[in-house]
Amino acid sequence: MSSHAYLVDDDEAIRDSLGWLLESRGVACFSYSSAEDFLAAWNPSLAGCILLDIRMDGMSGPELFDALSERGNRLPVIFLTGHGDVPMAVSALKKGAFDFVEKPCNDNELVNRVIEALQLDANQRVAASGADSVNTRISRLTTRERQVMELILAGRLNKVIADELQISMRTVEVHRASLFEKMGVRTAVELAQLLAGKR
Amino acid sequence: MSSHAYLVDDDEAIRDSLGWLLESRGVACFSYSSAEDFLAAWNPSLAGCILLDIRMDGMSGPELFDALSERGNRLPVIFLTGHGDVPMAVSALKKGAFDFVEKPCNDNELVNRVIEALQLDANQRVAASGADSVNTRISRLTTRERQVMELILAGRLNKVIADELQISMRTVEVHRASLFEKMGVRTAVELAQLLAGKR
DNA sequence: CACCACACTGCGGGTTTCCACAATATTCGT
DNA sequence: ACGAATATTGTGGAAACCCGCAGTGTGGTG
Repeated sequence: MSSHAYLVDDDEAIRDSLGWLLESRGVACFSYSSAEDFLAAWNPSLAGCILLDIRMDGMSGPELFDALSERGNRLPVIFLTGHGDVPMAVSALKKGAFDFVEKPCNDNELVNRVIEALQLDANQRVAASGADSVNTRISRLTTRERQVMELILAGRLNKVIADELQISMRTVEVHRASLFEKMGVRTAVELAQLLAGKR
Repeated sequence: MSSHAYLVDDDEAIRDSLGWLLESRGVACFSYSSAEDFLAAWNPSLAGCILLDIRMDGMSGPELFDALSERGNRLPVIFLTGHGDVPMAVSALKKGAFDFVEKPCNDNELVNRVIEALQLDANQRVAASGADSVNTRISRLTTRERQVMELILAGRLNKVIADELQISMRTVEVHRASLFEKMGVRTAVELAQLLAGKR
């Protein structure tokens, strides 16, 4: 689960030299000799970044990138190419690649890009963890509590909520209190801020 | 104030042919023969997109791009180049350029990119207008009303707000009511949602 | 069947919010 | 100096909110 650079290149010499370079700078590294291999190994819980050669036997770098995107990949991807053209670089970046570098390139520069990518992933991860814990809390609400929450967020008064759900006001109050408790919030305002952006 | 393509290129032949191409496809177009000219003409209320040649006498395309960014430019920028290299394209896109196309290129393709950029700008504009109207409303609040609003959003009860601001509860109620009125909301929850993400 | 989570309800009472009515003080611009 | 906007406060009552206590009913599980 720790942060690694995932290196995908069908040229063993590159894998070795790049792998060694990264390790020597303190970046743990896994190598794959084909896009297919990495795709099989990939799972949503990987952390770090991906270094992808453009031209490879079998599935190409961009194809792998697309496949990973479809599977919900969040890891920053750095494309490596010895024969990159501008349209390819533009297309890769517009699709959300983190970077696109030409080989050969300055070693120092490349490692820096990798470290930036690692940092980005780490940041995204902490940002997402907040959202996750909120979603977890929501998932622990009962159906009724969720319904009541929706209506609270819609600005309805307890009396109105009771009416709309065809239950007594007291019951609404009970649900309200218990969902506040479960969501770890003390007022409706806090609840609204906690869910800002969602729903 | 209407939407235009702003074309900046020091080659008159290009300006003419590109200008004509865009006009023929219904895209209104202004041309500038130097980065300096456009920079002088630029103002924050322009709407549309910018087509920027990379290599020009005097200030270059990327330099103009940076200058515009510093001035808070929001218009999508499409770079045009006859001799673009990959690092330049990568750098431009990572800085937020909308696109980077090589000349000569398929006319149809280019016009499509321009139209996409125009569309993006239009979308950004409607999204921003909402935020603007909210900011306008906030700006119409008095100092006290803003202070009370902050504390309401912090989830404080009126009595606590009164205490923190060293004023009576009644006064807080008055400010509360008038700021709700000015912000066009009826409850604290609505207020919190209206300002979700801000402050 | 006993147990438990969930949904539901009433009562009583304290707290908070909302508002109309009524007033005073300060600042600022004409 | 006068009026407008802003800030301030009080009284008092209606409405809404919060909560503990106590109890009913249903569905699912061991």
